[in-house]
Amino acid sequence: MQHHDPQALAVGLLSVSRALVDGISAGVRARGFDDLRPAHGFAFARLAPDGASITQLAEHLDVTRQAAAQLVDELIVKGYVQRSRHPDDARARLITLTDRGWACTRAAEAATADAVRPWAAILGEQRLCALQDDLLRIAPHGPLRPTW
Amino acid sequence: MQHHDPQALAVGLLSVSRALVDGISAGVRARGFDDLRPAHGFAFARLAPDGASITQLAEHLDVTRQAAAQLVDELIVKGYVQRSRHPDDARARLITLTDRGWACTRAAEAATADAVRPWAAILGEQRLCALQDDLLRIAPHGPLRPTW
DNA sequence: TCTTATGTTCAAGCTACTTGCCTAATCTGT
DNA sequence: ACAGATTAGGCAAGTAGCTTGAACATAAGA
Repeated sequence: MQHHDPQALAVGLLSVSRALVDGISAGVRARGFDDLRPAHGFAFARLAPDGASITQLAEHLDVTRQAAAQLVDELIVKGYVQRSRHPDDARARLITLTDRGWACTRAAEAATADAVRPWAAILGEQRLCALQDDLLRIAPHGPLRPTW
Repeated sequence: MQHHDPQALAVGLLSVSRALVDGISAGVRARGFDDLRPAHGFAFARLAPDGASITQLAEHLDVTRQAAAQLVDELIVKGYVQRSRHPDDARARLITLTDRGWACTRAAEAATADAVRPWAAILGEQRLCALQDDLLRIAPHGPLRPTW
């Protein structure tokens, strides 16, 4: 193989990406969190470390603040996140994960590991490392957003 | 770089995938096709060779036949596809690309090449080939569907 | 032929977004 | 200190892109 083919590369990338999302989603549901969609996972990724405001979350997800607020309302009802006063700004609310939210995050990590495992069997550890390294090198630095 | 990290791999894969979709979408719009969404591209991919029926398209996109029919209606109004009688089955309609649909397909291919080009500059031709090869090896064989 | 399966369409409803406007709190310049 | 601009969030209404449910036409099989 001497030259790459942009079309084939794109198909491979999008196929694998879709398979990963499907696999994680299925794994999360299989672990008992069956009331969540992939988009919620991207919210969790932003909320996980220290929480975030509605505006920060909206920027991360690339949606309007109203859409982010609506998503947070839904996650509150389902018990995954909580809304509290922001320590530094009385206008803002700090959205953080509940215990259930953290449990779901751990489930998502386990599901991700499960989804990736077969790739290690196909490619071997060395090439999978190279794949990871190359992907991270060409990845943009910005936030991790839903694919569309 | 001894062990891979499933979390980092997933982030890299999804980030690059999203960047690719955004890049192709922007490139297609920049070439004058500004009334299309990424989902339409997945439809074009199925219709391009020899056309398809509504049912086949629906299976490819993983949506209901009604949704596929609605998408086709929209593409007909915009002039990208045409609906004709199916040669083998009087119940079915054969959906095929118009000249404009083919022009858009070529624009998408050019946009894909543009989006991939910087990666070759970062990784080099050899590692990009390896990346493509590895992705195609772990990709599922099924149809190329929108990521969610 | 009669029954069932398949391809498509019509109609209605739902969900996750959007735009537009509003209030409350914070920041900035004088 | 204070008036104006900016920023965080919420409320209401509208919309795009799907869904389910039902109907009808053609095809395939007993």
